[in-house]
Amino acid sequence: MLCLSQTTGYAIKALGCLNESPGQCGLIAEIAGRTRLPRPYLAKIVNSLARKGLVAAKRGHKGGISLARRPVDISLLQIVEAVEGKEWLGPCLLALDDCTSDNTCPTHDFWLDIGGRIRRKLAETTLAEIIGPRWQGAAQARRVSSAKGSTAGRKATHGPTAVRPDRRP
Amino acid sequence: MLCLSQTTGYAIKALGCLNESPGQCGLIAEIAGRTRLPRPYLAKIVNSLARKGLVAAKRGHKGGISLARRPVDISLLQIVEAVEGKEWLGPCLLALDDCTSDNTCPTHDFWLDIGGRIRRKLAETTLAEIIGPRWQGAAQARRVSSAKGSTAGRKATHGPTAVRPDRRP
DNA sequence: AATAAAGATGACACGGACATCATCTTGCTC
DNA sequence: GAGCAAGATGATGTCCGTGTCATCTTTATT
Repeated sequence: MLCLSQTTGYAIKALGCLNESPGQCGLIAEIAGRTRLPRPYLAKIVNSLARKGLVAAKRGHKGGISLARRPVDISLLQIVEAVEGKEWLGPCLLALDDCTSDNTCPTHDFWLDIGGRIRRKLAETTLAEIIGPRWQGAAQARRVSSAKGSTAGRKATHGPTAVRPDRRP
Repeated sequence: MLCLSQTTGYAIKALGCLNESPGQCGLIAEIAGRTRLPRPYLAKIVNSLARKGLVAAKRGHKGGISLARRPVDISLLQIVEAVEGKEWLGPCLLALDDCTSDNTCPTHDFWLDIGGRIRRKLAETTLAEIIGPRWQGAAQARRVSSAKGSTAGRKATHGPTAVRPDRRP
């Protein structure tokens, strides 16, 4: 499957959810509940993001996590590299192991170009754009026109794990 | 890692190797030896390719496999879809599970465009181009000019598995 | 200082892609 | 048609990305 790892999607969702209360601290448990992500795994992802300086984590009583910068100042590229590492772009589209710099396959230059496009797109797209028309953007959309698409109410009606906000005994 | 599966690379190498004796039957064991691919896994891949009509397999004594069509008539897209299935292109670059057709992420249109480019490139690149300047292409290059780049002799001098033609006790 | 609430962290479990093996089936050669 | 050389196939093993757990560390509150 040609796409970024699922972890990237998790990180973006978590950061988007985190932005809903700007400046304020969110709790990992709470975010996990709202985004329906596995809590312990989310903690790991948040850890990666914190080490890269994308989120600020405050330990101890009354602690929590918050965005370290404004969403406009966080690019998708930074998120991707935080969770997938610097080498997230494969060296050869066709996964040919002997497609090296001095012996390239016919799609090499093409893939280089594509990789550049993707990297550029990720670099210039910010977290603000992601969360704008999607999760919290409903409020903004409502402000513009009272009822336009009317596809607001239904979400998360497709997965096997229904509405359980918490799954501990 | 954003790239196609390793199996795709295996398939391409095997088909390229197979083309070296056009019209003639190659043995899976022999091809596995030459390409340094695991023999049983290669057999599986060849099976997928045979079911999609890309290679012709002849069983029994004096059997073997051969290309079902000329390399010019085999596109990379056909190879990819044979081994990875029709759904090799992820629906969302960022792996956002709720990035559906009516609720798209900011990179959706971009990814659609990129996907189209990749699909088109794979469709218009044929096996002939892959094997041309690479594996068997050395002969062609020599025919044009006796000694041009002079980088002919060195190959496979970069990996950890050196020259072992076979790895059985 | 004791406590409780929060994230950090390393070990472990699971699942699917990748790889291997043993065995079955097929079809040539004689 | 007997024997054998070859691919086909299903069961099994391995590894890494993903997900879970228990425990440790930190810090505000009292």
